[in-house]
Order: sequence, then structure tokens, then C-alpha cells
Amino acid sequence: MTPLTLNQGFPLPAEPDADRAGGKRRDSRIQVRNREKILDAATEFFSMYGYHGATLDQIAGKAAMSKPNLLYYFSSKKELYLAVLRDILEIWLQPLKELDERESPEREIGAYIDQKIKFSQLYPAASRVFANEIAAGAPVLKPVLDNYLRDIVKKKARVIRKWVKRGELADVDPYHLIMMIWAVTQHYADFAVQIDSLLGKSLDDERFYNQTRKHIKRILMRGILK
Amino acid sequence: MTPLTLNQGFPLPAEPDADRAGGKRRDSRIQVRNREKILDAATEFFSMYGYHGATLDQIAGKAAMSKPNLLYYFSSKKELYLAVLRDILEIWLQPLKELDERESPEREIGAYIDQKIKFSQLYPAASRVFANEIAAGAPVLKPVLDNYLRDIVKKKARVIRKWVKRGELADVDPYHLIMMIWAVTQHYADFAVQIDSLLGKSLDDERFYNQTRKHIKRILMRGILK
DNA sequence: CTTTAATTTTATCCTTTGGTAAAATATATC
DNA sequence: GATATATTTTACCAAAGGATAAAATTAAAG
Repeated sequence: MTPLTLNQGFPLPAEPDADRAGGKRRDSRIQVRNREKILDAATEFFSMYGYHGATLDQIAGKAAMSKPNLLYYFSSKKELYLAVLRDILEIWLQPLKELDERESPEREIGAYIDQKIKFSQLYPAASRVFANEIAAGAPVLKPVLDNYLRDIVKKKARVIRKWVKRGELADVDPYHLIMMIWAVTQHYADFAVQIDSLLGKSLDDERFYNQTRKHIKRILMRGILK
Repeated sequence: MTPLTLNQGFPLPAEPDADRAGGKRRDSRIQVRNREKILDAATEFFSMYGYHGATLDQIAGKAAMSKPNLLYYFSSKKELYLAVLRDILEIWLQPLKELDERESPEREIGAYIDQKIKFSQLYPAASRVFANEIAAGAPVLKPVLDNYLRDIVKKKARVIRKWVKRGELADVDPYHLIMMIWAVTQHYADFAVQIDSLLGKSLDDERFYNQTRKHIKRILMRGILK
């Protein structure tokens, strides 16, 4: 089993589109459509079985094309996985913009929770791919975690600490608070099957989604506001 | 790829120890030791790569024996996986005993959180195997979730609801509360690599463990107590 | 010690899997 | 509609992975 690591720059190695310069139309209608179909199928299977467990045959099958045809669009399994992770990272990092310390923590943290759980609703498979990558030891994302994510979280923590000092927030550890928010919101995506077994519900159900959202916010906000 | 399902009784099919009756000593020193070594190694790799992603070669290698030798102890990959899951279930279901409604929610829920996070500290790999199984669609554990777990959670929810009615607890949805507790406690096991990247800490560090435990409890208890 | 049973090793098989080569087909452009 | 280019299909390959058979070795029992 190949170790699958990544010794390259950040965020993730840019797409190898060397040819786009070479004059070839790399974005014809059919190109775009097929790459998208493949990425969707790949996200699904990587989310269920992880990088090593998913197979190109499954993915190609789901994308309704032959394996060599898939490999025409993504030249290797690894490249496909990187492309999937690239897309996910974009989604995942988006709500990580700094919290605005000038606003109230109630408003800012509330909005952050909303955003996080929205992503769980919209991209549950992406969330699971991420979880799988972490469980596998983050062979690809380690550098991202160690550098980029770490810095952003540090900044966020600083803002939270300011709120605490100002007396707008109970004396909470910023890092643990962030972990809690992540844990709770992602849980509904990562353990969707379990939740469906126990409650017969999913975030796709808009009523359940809102109930969940409000409930999480209520408990957490009560837990941290002064 | 074989679908890997389980159409058998609950909790999990009993170990096929047909021979134990046949007079063979199935629990010699060496048997016990080797089965344990294998189960440990298997837990590690299943936790990282899931059922499909882990290989018998890896597991045998880690257990310091040849693949055929491994297969002497567990006659197939599936049987090995079932054995691992069986062990995990035992751990996982243990703290699920009903909450005692006669005690205070503060005490009971507090103890429950303690127990849950203790497991995350003691058996992080087991937690990840469970998470992987769920992410994969719970091919094996679906029946357990649908029946056994569902019932226990229902009972727990009833107790929580009673506390709410008695006015000892804020008006929380019992199911969401349970999900939150699971999410937060398991997170520290399932995303240990991420946490290590961001904080440079793990639950192995007793100081960090206690800080985490107290912090989770504080926020959650504040969030739900009247 | 011998004999019997338990354990380990070696050699091997078949299927799956990631990947390639080259032919065949479709699509676009002039 | 002829030519060039993009896309898809068919036929393979080598390595990996789960599994088996049988020989070799070790341990236990009498």
C-alpha cells in the first residue's frame, strides 16, 4: 500500500493544468460536466471508504463511465483524491474567517455555528472525507493543519479571549470552545447514519435541521454567555 | 468489493468457537497472546483505513507474524473485523446503562460525560473504528443501531425528559443533548491528529485530559442546568 | 523419548485494482 | 465532407490482496 503523503506547498498543489497554456481547450462543456460527475462520485466513495478503501471502479461506475475514461480526466487515484480534498478545503476553510471582535460574541459565535451546521447540511459527504483523512493520520492535510489552520484558529482564539476579558463571555478556553463547535456541528454530517437510525431524521429535513441548529445554539450560548 | 453486510442476530454473531466443545484447548497461553496481538494491530489499521482500506498484510506485519499465520487465528478478514467490532461494542455500550432518574441530573449527566471522555482517552482507536463503520454506512452495525442502541437511547431520553418536567433541567431536547455529549467527547478521539496539530496536545496528557473534561462539563452543564 | 496435536512457514492461487496502449468513435473546424 | 482533435472503448498488465494446501516446526502429554 503506497503511503500517500504530500511534500508540497500549501494549501494544496495547484491543479496540473500545464496544458491549458498549450492551447488545448481544457474547459469544454463535456470536460466540465465529466470532471464534476467524477468529483461527485469520488467524494461519495472517499467519504464512505476513505482513500485506500475506495476504488476507481466504483467511482467510475457511479460516474457512468469506464475506468480508463475516468483516468483520462484525472491521471491517477491520488490526483483525484487531491482534487476532491482541494474542493473540500475550500468549503471547509471558508467560514474560518476571523470573528469580528467589535461585534457581540452572541452574534458572532451564533453566526459561526449557523455557518458550520449549514455546511454539514449542504456537504455531509465532504465532511466525512475530511474526517476520514484525519482518522487516517492526515497524510495529505497535515501540512495544512500544522500551518494554515493553526494560524487561523490562533487568531480566532485571540478574539474569543478578548471577549472573555471584556466580560462579555464566561471564562472559557477558546480552543476547547472552537473544538466543541466543530465537534457538535460536524457530528450531524459524520454520523448521519447513526442519527438516522436513532431518530429517523436527517439534516435534509428542513424542520429537523432548524430544530438541531437552534438547540445546539441554545445550549452552547447558554453555556458560554455571561 | 464485497458488500460486507451482516444478516444475523444481535448484538453480533457469537464467536465461532464450535471447536471449544470438540476438546481442543482454545485458550492456551499462546492462543490468547496472539489473538490479542492481532486484535490490537487490527484495531489500529481498521481505525485508520476502515474495513476495506486496511490490509491483512499490514495487520499481520504489525502483529509480527505471517499472513497465513494470522489467518490461522481468524479465518477471514471479515471474521477479524467482526471480532474487533465485538470488542468495541462491549466498550461502547457499557456506559449506556440507564441514567438514574432518582439522582440529580447534574450528577448523572456529569458522570456520563466523564465516562464518555474516559473512553476516548482509553480507546481512541476503538472510537475511530466505530466512526469509520458509521461513515461507511454501518454495514455491520446497522442492526445494532436500529434495535439495541435505539432502545437504550430511548430510555435515556425518557429520564432526561423527566428531569425537565421536574424543573431540574432547562427545556432541552433529550436526543440532541445525548448527540452533543457523544459528539464532543468522541471528537477528541476521532480527531486526535487534528487536535495535536492545532494544540500540540492529546488526551494521553493527563493535564490536558482533565482540562478538557472539566471544560466540556462546565459549558454543557451551564447550558442545560436551570 | 515418542507420539500427538498445535503452530508456523512456504509456496501458490485467484481476484481485484490501479494503470497503460492503442484502436475506435465522436466532435469540431475549415 | 475532409482533417485534426478530443473523447471513449477494448484489451491488457503487473502488483496487491485475500485465501488455501501442505510441508515443516514447535510444544504438550504420556
